[in-house]
This record gives sequence, C-alpha cells and structure tokens, in this order.
Amino acid sequence: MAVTIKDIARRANVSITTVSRVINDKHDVSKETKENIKKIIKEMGYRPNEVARGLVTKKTYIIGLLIPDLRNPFYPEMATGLDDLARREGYSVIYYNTRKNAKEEQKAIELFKKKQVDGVVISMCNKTVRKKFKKRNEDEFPIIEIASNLRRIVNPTINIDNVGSACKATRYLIRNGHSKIGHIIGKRNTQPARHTLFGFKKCLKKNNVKLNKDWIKQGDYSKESGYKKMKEILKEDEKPTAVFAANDLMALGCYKAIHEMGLKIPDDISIIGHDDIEYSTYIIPTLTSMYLSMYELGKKSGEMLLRKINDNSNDNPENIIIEPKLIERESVKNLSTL
Amino acid sequence: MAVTIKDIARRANVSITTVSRVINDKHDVSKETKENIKKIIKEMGYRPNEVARGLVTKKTYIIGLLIPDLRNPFYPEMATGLDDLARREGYSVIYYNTRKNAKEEQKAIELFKKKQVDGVVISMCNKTVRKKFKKRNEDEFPIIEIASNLRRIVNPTINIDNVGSACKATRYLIRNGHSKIGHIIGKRNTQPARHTLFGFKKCLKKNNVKLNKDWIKQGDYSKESGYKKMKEILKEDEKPTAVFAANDLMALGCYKAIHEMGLKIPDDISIIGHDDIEYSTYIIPTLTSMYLSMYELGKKSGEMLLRKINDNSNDNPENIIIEPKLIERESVKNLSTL
DNA sequence: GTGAAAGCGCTAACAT
DNA sequence: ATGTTAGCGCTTTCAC
Repeated sequence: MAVTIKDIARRANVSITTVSRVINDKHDVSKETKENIKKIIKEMGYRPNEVARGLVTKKTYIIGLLIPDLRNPFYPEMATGLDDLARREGYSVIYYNTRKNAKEEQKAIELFKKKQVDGVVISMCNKTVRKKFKKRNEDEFPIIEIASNLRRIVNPTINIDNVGSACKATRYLIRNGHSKIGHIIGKRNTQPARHTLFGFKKCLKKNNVKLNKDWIKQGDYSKESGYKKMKEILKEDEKPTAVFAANDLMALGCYKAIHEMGLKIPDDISIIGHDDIEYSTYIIPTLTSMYLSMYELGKKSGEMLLRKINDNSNDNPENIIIEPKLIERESVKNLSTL
Repeated sequence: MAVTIKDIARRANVSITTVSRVINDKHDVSKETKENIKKIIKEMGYRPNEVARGLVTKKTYIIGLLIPDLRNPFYPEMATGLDDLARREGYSVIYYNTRKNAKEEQKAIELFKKKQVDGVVISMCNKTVRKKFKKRNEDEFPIIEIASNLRRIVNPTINIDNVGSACKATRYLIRNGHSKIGHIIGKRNTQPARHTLFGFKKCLKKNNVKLNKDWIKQGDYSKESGYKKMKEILKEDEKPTAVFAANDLMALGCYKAIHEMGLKIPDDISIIGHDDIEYSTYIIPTLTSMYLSMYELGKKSGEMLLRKINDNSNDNPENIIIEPKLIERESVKNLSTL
C-alpha cells in the first residue's frame, strides 16, 4: 500500500488535519511542525491522493479534450498548445479520440462526466451531438467549443473564419490569373466544410468567375481523399488550372495524384491548401496555404476554459474569431504575367 | 449539483447499496427493483461518479501515457493504437507530452502517481529518469516500456530492433551499389540512436565499406535537424551517394535540403528513412523506409499493460522485440545496373 | 433479496 | 496553532 496522510500524521504525532494543512500550504501551522512534517513527507515519499482530494474538493484538475482525429497533425498541434497551458496551471488533459464518429463523441462526453473533469474543450463535427450535449449539460461543466460555427453562441467559442479564409484563398488564385478553379471540400455535414464552400462560391461570383461543378469534389480531410478526388478532377475532359484544397492534408494527396499523372505543380496545375501544417514547408514545391496557428488555438481555448472554470460567471460568453492568413509559397503559378 | 446514488436510492425507495448493486450488475437483485432503478437512473440522467468509485476500489481505469513529442506523427499514431485498445477495455488514457525534457519526464511520473493511474506506458529518452523511476516504483504501478533498449529487463518491454533494422537499411544501400553512405543519427544520448549507429557501422564493416565520419551527423529526430544536417553533408567536398536518416521526419528534412541545393532524389543522391510514417508515401519521390507499425506498437503495449494490471504476477516480464521491415519505394537508386 | 454500517483518503467547518 | 467531527459518493462486508 502506498503511504497515506494517516501514516504521515502518525509518524509526526499530529492530526491528519495538520498534515493536510501543510500539504495545502495553509498559513496557520507553526514553523517547526511544518518543517518536521515536510521532512517526513519526503522521507516516506508521500504523495497526496488526487482521487480522494478530488472527491471532497470537487475538482479533479483534469481537462477533457475531444479530438476528432489524432492522426491529423492539426490536432496534436492543438493538443500541444492546450497541454502546455494546462500543465502550467496545474491541470492535466485527458483526451478522447473520436475518429469523427458521432457515437464516440457521445461516449466521450459521458466519460468526461463520469470522470468529473473540470472542463472540456471540444471541436466536434456532429451537429446533433453538439446540440444534445449543450442542452443536457447547460451548466454541468464549462465547455469551450472550437470551430463550431454555430449561429447562436451558447458556450464560449473559438471560431475560424472559414468563409473569409476561403474567400482570401480563392481571390488569390483569381488575382494570379486563374479562372478555372476547382475545390476539394471537407465532409459536407460539417459546418466548416459548408462555410468554406460558401466562401469559395461567393468569391467566384463576386469576381465573375464561372463555377464548374465538376471541379468541386467532396473529401474527408484525409490525404487519401485528397488523392482520390484530385484524380477524379484530372480525369475530367476540361481541367482546372488551380485547385483549392480545404486542408493541407488533402493538398498533400493532390500532390501525389498530380505527380502520378505526370503533371507538375505549379506549371501544369496550381494548388492552394488550408491550415498550413508544418509539413507544408517540407514538401516540394512548398505549399501555399492559409495559416492559422493550431498551437495558439489550443492555448487560447485553454485560457478561456480556465477562466470559465475559475470565474463561473456564465454571462456573456467570449467568442473569438480567428482569421487565417495567406502564406505565399511555391505551389501557385501566376498566369497573368504570361 | 449532479445527481448522486443517494438521489436514486431515495426516489426508488431502496438503500444506496441496492442501487450500487444494479450499477455494478450484481446478480442478487430482484428483477422488479432492478428495472425500476434502471428506469429512474435513466430518467434522472444519473452517472456514477468515477472519482468516488475509484477511491474505494482503488482503480481509476486511467492509463498514463508518456509522450516524448506529440508533434512527431510517430507518437499520435502510437497513442491511437493504445487509445483504441484501452477504450475497448474500459480504460481512458491521460497523456503527458514531455518534449524529451528530463524534468518533465520526472514530473509526468509524479503526476501519474498522484492521479492514481492504473498503469503507465513510457517511452522515455532519459536514462537517468528511467532508472530512478524503476528503482523507486518497483511495485507501485505496472509499467510498460517502449524502446527502452535496456540490458536488464525489469519491466515488460517492447523493443525495436534498431541494430538489426539499421543493418538492413544499410545493406540495402550497399546492395544497390552504394559505397559512399552517410547517416543522420538521432540524439546520441538515447539508446535507439546508439543502436542505430552501431548497426550502421557494423554493416559497413561487414561489407568492407569505408566509413567516412564527415558524413555522420547528429540530428534530433526533427524535420528541421534533418534539413540542417543534410545541408552540412552536401557542403562536404566529397559527397555521399546515399544517406540513411534515422527517422522519416529527418528524411523529410533531407528532401528539402537536397531540393534547395538543386539536386534530385534519387538521381543525385539516395535517401532511406526509418519508421515509415504515413507521409512517406505522399512525398515525391516516395520514401524507401523501414516499416514498423506504431499503431500496433501502441496496441500491444496496451495489451501487455492490461495483462499486467489484471494479473499482478510480476514474474517473468514479457519482452517483445519488433523487427522493422524494409519497404522499397522510389528514393534509392540502384547504381549497380549502371 | 435487501439494508446498515464502515471506510476509501482527504478537506473543511467548528472547536479549543 | 492544532485537533475533532463530519462528509464527499461510492463499494463492501456482514446481518437479516
């Protein structure tokens, strides 16, 4: 058995309360006893049992993190940002990799509740789960939502301005003389995908560029889907001169497809990505993309969450909107100078 | 306040013991009361408090995972394997991203203890911490070590045969007619790095290939270091015709360096990696690498850990050795056919 | 089949 | 400055 507070108390000839006091750094303990107890704690290698502590304080110092897909570097990056912040403030994070599966998302939430986490950061795909979650939990534990893109903001939210971002990306292609533009979108049932598509279309219309539906394909944010969808696009009779991939992972897939078809980026076809993951500067040619710091996003979500955990003032939920920035690299060709 | 077992008991007009019984699926409860209680549980949205439960059962159903670097896709992959298995068996995993920092590793262990995790999976770099850890914990909680490569096996271990793997990779280059071979190793203070270097040297010697120390550079398993070290190699007066990078991430960095110097893979220089991360089939040219499934590794470590948690028989610790397989792709040129 | 009582390791009033 | 008591939400003997 591990040593408990009782063992320390016995050895120090004091009550467990006194021991508890020095553990928690309360002021009203005499210097002598305090030091004596500390010594004994060290000697016996005592470590307070957080489970017991949590039961009475109702704080576990655990944050739940719902991760849609651990294999997308997007999320480890975010998790790192959250973890760093949390750790600094004495919190640990427990993650649940849901694989974008609604059932798993549901289970993740159940789990977090059972585990009595102090708060949760979610970035879910499934609308229904999210709504249910909110309704039922209302005030059970603090939640920060990332990229939910919901109209009515109930929980504090960090949103990515996908409409604006898609617009910027598309405009960049147009400015570079492209008028035959394809788009590989994410899963249609997610808000970000819808918003991105909306921004894309809006920008085309605004600039009087014709939309060709054959060049719009639906992927699922994975490399594989980018690869497959790009191949489909390249099989069309008329091909676009540029393609906007809704994330860098799919853009990576595009690279592979294009290379396999014996074409060159950006000479034969231009690619622009989204998210600007680290890899994008390590592929050849380097990928032009829309940058947003997932690390920062994770960190910010942690800050907001902790604020909410400690304040408990449920009024006016914060709402942060992140606007991705265009990072010009080598994957887009300027046609207008020709 | 959340609803507790008491609330359910009161509503059902039974003792909390009975409620506890149905929660835990004990047999000796009459069908009627059981069903009634279940109904009420559902109605009130009751969820057992795992913290309270953990306090008495001394089980938290939490596994601690020490991750050296979340941003290396290697680890999310492994974490996914572990998570999947753990989840299936009713366990959650709490991770600690140590960033290969000895102090953080130390802290991670302290934390895991305080949190009363049921077991831990570690793959640490730091030898000292590891030893200390073992000595002090001996029987505190079950541990699985990954890639520790320690001589005396105390804990169950999953090892990667880095000596053999480096040998295979090197031999492959030699068979393809290469005799000027460089090597970018990982951090020298880690066992895997030492073993890999050892295997590399051993293979050269065995095949009477001269070792050129200028072509051996020390990186840190990051893309950046691969990039930098490759640049250094390419600045040497005499250049190797092939380079073996100790992991794919560094190989990726090599690609960038080589491209920037205006050279081509594999025509001007061949590259072989190690780990075979998913990206390696998505870069151009596709990377020849040594494959080992991190997902499987994570899963296996979970299986071993759970076995240890449940068995508690500390005798003859298991020891699994994984032997990476060569995956031929496009980044190595066959010089002998010239 | 069901309940009463004790206790897991700790904190938090309330005394002294 | 220190101890006594109660209790967090649950499981687990031990009775009945």
